[in-house]
Amino acid sequence: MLQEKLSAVTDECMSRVQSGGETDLLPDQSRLGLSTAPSIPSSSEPDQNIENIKVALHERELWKKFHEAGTEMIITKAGRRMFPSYKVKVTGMNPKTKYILLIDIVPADDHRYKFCDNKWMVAGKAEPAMPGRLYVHPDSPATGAHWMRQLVSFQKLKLTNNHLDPFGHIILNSMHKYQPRLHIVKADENNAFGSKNTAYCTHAFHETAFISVTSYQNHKITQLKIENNPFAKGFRGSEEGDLRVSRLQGKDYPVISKNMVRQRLISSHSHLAGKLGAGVLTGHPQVLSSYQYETGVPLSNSDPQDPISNHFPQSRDPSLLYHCFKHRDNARHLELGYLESSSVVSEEHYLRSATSYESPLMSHPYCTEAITSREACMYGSIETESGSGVGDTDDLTNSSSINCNMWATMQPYPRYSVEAVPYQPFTAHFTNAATVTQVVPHPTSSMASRPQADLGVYNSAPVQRGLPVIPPSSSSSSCSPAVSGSRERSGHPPLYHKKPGSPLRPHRDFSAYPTQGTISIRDPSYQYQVGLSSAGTHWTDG
DNA sequence: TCTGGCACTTG
DNA sequence: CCAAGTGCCAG
Repeated sequence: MLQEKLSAVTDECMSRVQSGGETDLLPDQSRLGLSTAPSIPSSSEPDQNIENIKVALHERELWKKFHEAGTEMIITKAGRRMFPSYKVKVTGMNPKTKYILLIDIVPADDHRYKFCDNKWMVAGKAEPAMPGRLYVHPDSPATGAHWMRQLVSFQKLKLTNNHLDPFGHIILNSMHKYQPRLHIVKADENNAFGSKNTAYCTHAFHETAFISVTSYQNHKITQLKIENNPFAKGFRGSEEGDLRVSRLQGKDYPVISKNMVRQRLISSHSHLAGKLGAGVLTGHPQVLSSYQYETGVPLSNSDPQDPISNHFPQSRDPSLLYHCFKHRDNARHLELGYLESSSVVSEEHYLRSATSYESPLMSHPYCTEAITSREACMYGSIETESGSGVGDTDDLTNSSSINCNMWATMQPYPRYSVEAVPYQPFTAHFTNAATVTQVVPHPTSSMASRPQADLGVYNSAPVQRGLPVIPPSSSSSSCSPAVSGSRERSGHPPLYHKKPGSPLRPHRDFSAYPTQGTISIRDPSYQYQVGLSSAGTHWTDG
């Protein structure tokens, strides 16, 4: 899974580079804020070990404020950005080595939520995850020096609830809890697919977990968004009376919106409620797991304090197939097929190295992924960052959990097939198609065609800590193993081809696409197949 | 619940 | 100006 995806990504990215086609790999960095970015760790010893890479979440304090209230992210058909946006400061890379940075957002647990009495409660089982998509940072691949030079911003990443989204945005189900994860893949050499030892590491900051919504449920979140997002400035009340509202309504006098009233009433009641919504368990997803819940185990770690975080049971990884394309901004989104996850864990074999890596703070190791065939395994290590308390202010010390892995080859796709279809060839949609060039491997086809490598998985995971058991802590980390095979979905349509030059911006033409895909997203088939084999984990949650 | 249109803001 | 990102709200 992930590995595959990643490797595919790698290939893609690399090929792009080689092909020379695109030049503009560097997009707007300008927007990245500045960063303090320092220079690399002094020790510039080229540790090539990917596990030495440190990632700090930017504006961690702001994320924490949202997290404490129970972060909600709006998802729309056209795609909505996340706020706070995901920005990180990276250190510890080899300045000359090329890396690909990408994000995926995995289910934090398998529940569906509802907001009642001013708090989130479990409202049933989660909908099947949809095709996991990856958002590859538009600068990828780039050297370690480039990534470390300034903040790396993923602010253009968009979330959608449109399962047939043609833009490459990350598709999520509303009212479900998710955990964003950052993956750093070494892009050098021959990663061509499958090839050998592609190393990557995964970082997950539990404070970035959120519940996807179609409209805000918790008024506290709405207020935090309004107060902190410049684009929502128009809703900031000016002092006392809520002039804004009146203004918007064309009235000269202050008006209290119904919404406000409603919220106030609700909140008054809310005190009564218990803190955590249902007693969900939560684990963090640490690792990559696949969609198929199969694997893994959930980790349960919960953070007692956070409403949201509390529950993250495991994650599954979605992942997989990917399509890449560039967006207008150069951002490329990948769609992955599902990755499998796997729970690995137990198999020590797969873990190889690991030892060394520990994050200072954390400690829990765990792995979850099972690989289907055994191939892959990931470990999550969680960092407790919380504990850290330290540094934070923006950057420095954040804890995330990290996982490092290497995978040796790719695995074939797993057997499951997801449904796939929905995506048709959206050719048109790619905006800069030209740049994109490669198509991404299509799951079906391409993946299949790929060499299935061996699965061997060699991973080095940071194992250190213990074992795979479920970690209680908050963040997670992971390791990659080698690949596993994931497979994709059966009927996937052909991938996207690039269209030369067409700058189209699709903007809303979804209609054009045939949805043929009726498919089922829910086809059970894809859901559970995978990993079961593995050992491991199972969801515990009840 | 979700959607599209609206007014407002940033860039 | 315009394009695009925001939350609000009626439907």
